[in-house]
Amino acid sequence: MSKGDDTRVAILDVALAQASERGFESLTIGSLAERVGISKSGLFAHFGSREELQIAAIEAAAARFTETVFIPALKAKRGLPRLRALFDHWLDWTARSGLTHGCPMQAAAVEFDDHPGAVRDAVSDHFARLERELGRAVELAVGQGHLRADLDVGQFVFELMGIVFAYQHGARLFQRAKAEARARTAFERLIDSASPAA
Amino acid sequence: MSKGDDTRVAILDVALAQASERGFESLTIGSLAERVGISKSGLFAHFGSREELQIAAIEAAAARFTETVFIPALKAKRGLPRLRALFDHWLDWTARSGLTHGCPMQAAAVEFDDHPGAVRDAVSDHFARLERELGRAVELAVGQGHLRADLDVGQFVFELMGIVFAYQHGARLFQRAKAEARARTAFERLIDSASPAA
DNA sequence: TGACAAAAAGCACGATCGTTCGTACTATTT
DNA sequence: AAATAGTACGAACGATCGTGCTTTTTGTCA
Repeated sequence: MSKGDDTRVAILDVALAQASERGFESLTIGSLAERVGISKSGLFAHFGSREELQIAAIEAAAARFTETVFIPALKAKRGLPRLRALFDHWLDWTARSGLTHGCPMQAAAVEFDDHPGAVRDAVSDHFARLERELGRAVELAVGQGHLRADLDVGQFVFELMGIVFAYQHGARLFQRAKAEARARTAFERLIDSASPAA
Repeated sequence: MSKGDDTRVAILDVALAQASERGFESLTIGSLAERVGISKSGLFAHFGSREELQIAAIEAAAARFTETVFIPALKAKRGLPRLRALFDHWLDWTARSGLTHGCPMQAAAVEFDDHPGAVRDAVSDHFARLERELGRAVELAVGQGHLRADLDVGQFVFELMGIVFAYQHGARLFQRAKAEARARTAFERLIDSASPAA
């Protein structure tokens, strides 16, 4: 890895931290350069435009999400155990990956949803992939007999996303611990209603 | 109402539309003044600072939420009918109140959650009030015998918020119609699990 | 070690940011 | 009619924005 690549990684590292703290709109070239400790023009040369920087930051966030949530969950047995692992890692993935504040992907989704362009595309790609992977994990649980055979997988994923969003909302704005307890209760209720016995 | 108050209302009207489209961070004094059709300094004089403008915009959004969601729901009979009305009006409240894009309150929550100050306080006040009012509506439904007497009201509200968040997310990033169908299905499931019979 | 490319810095640009100022015009009050 | 308050204006401020261009430093490899 050349020196330039090192710097690029360092920049995106700081960019992720800043996006987590203050959102992607706060990713200005000047403030980021100062935080990284290089000049504005030096940083700029790595990306060519602010939009490219934002896209790179979103892709870096998506990659880190995969590392922190999906990859470790593969160690759990397929089916319900893996689904539980996914949920667990998802809840506190920002803290586990060194981000001190909110989920940058959700911030990006809210900031760019009505801003057509490459940035928005990168965000919606990430969430489409997330839903696809979650759906796959649910289907595995169905295949293992852990969940009902006639389960509406898309609906299950929708409600799962809702639980996580409500958790993130509650944790950010109010008490994290209470939100986590509520989220876990909701998750158990969701699993329960999708169980073969039910 | 004096001339100045007229102008102030007009400014906040435009501010709400812009916040819905591009978020509260996009509420710059220059762009807003141009859109309203007055001078920067004229607009500035109404608020005294950008922060005061943002707070006023959030309070205006909260007021409009009350008008669009809570007030009309009072026409429905207390208990389950009113709860359903709240949910219905909540889902498409932005469109019903003339906002062409996302929910400004959710945008504000994501943008300011890690930004301590008066703006964040205004946002968290709104959501605290929302949860309180929702809880009250649920308690009424319990009192009417429409929902289980031993229902965990806080948990119910948490899951209800999750459904709406998931809807807003899906509607913004993907297809609105599908998200709405999913949200209604989830709502019925939630009601069902909280019914006295269950 | 010297040559060459890559990386970072330096500098400047037009635009826009929030904010302050002095000033004009228009109601309302005295 | 005179005095006052409300409202909006244009100009300008220092700072920062994204983005070019040129120069210097640094790293790599023959």
